[in-house]
Amino acid sequence: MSEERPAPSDHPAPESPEAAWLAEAIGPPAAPRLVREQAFGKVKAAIISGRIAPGARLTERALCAALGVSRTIVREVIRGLEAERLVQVTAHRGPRVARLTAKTAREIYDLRAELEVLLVRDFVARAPDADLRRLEALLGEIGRAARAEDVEGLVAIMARFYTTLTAGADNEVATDILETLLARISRLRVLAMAEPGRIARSVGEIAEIVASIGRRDAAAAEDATRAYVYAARDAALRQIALEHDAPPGA
Amino acid sequence: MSEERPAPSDHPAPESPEAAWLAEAIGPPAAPRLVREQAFGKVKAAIISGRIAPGARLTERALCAALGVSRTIVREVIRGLEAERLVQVTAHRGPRVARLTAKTAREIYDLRAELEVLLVRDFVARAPDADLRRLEALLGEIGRAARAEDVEGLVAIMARFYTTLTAGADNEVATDILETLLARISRLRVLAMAEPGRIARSVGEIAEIVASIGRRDAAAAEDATRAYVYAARDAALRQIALEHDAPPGA
DNA sequence: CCTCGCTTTTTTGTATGACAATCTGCTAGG
DNA sequence: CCTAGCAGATTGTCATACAAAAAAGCGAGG
Repeated sequence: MSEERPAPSDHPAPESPEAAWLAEAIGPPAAPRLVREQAFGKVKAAIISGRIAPGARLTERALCAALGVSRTIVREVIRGLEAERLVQVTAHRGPRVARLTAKTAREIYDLRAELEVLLVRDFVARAPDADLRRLEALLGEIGRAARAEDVEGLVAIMARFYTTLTAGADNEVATDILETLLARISRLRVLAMAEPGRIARSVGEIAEIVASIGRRDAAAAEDATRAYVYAARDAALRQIALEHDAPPGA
Repeated sequence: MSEERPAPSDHPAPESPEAAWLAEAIGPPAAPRLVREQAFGKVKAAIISGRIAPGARLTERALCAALGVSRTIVREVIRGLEAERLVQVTAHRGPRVARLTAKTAREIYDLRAELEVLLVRDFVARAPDADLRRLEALLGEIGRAARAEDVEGLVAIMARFYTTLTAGADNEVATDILETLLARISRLRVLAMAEPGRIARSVGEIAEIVASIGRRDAAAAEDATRAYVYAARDAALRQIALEHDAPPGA
């Protein structure tokens, strides 16, 4: 039926250059979020942040009560979390917050490395200088947060760093998948930063990535990205090993 | 609560070697598929095969009628399809079967290349010889189907090829994501094989991959895999361009 | 003829209640 | 101590209801 026609005079396409600055200033149209979406966001955030522990059961009744929504919504939310592998559902037994095994964590980090390499490559090839400068500015903020040992702030800034990187790379598919992978290891990433010296080292690694991108040196940026993710992976795996050797009761 | 204890004597862990042959002979426990899962499978298959055209609306009532299930189920199914990006949902407007733009297709193929490289690398490093021999056997079948111009058979055999490859690579995360990407481009892959000579060339490319794996030459296998996927990508993009230049009514 | 704006119809979003199937934990009996 | 079986909790599925939003139809006026 209604195909996308070539921009009727009164309703310009969203990417029309004249209004780009305005669109950016106002931000996305703030879609009237559905109950379902809000509920999904809340549970997802709780899982990602670790407020709901891995392995914890999520019974429908409890979720209904906690969220103040109907089972209809809760069940749809669960399907979404299941698809993102944040919960694991067994038939007739309900969902549990997914646990991360060392093997899975390793696989996620390895794939994350390839994904980020891909994005960095695209960024070097395509991103405007403005995005690059934004990346450099964020690198400064990262350094400041790191010196202050402000892990929470660091996480927030890193999120903006990724947003900028993926915006410049302009690769929706890779961005999308990277985001779901990062969600799965989000607790682990915070844990890994607790390793003494890890924060300082990671700042150096990120600086190297930004510097390579600044030189538009794709090969160097690729190497630097791999080095960064692999270092993060190894730190994360060490933390998993520690956690495993010293269960809560030790 | 109930942690996974080290195999109570009467209920051995599924990977206990003694019964491996039996497990393989019987196959997976044929889980009592829920209505939800069956419905999901049906709609997914219909979309992947193209029986439901891209852009088509999927109204809840129609799905309920077609599947003989309640709205509860239909809505959960839709959430699943949405998460796999097989349908695109707009609030208050319902889901439509996702359309594939050239840009998205390109991104998917580029990522697919990295994913398959990763899997091939893992396969070379880890897979037992038995899996390798199975791959070689499948290569033979692929050649036969190709000479017979049997596209449908080819698709089926390629699916088994992937199953063997991913089983040997033993990387669940990468396998999982590769599968969702392949689902999204499944129609396109069939379309691309319609290009004259594409089938024959792809057989050669696959043969090269298998040969490199056989020599346990990871670097060569990686190159061969990239060559194969990129060739498939270019063929697919050409078909998209054709389709775009010649809309149904021409 | 086209278009603006109103009304009607369709469809989605959400909640509720119901009931069968299944799982889990507990208890009684061997 | 182990087992069988019962009772309670939980999931799986359905039917129904209604508000809100979107789409379709319609009629008056330019």
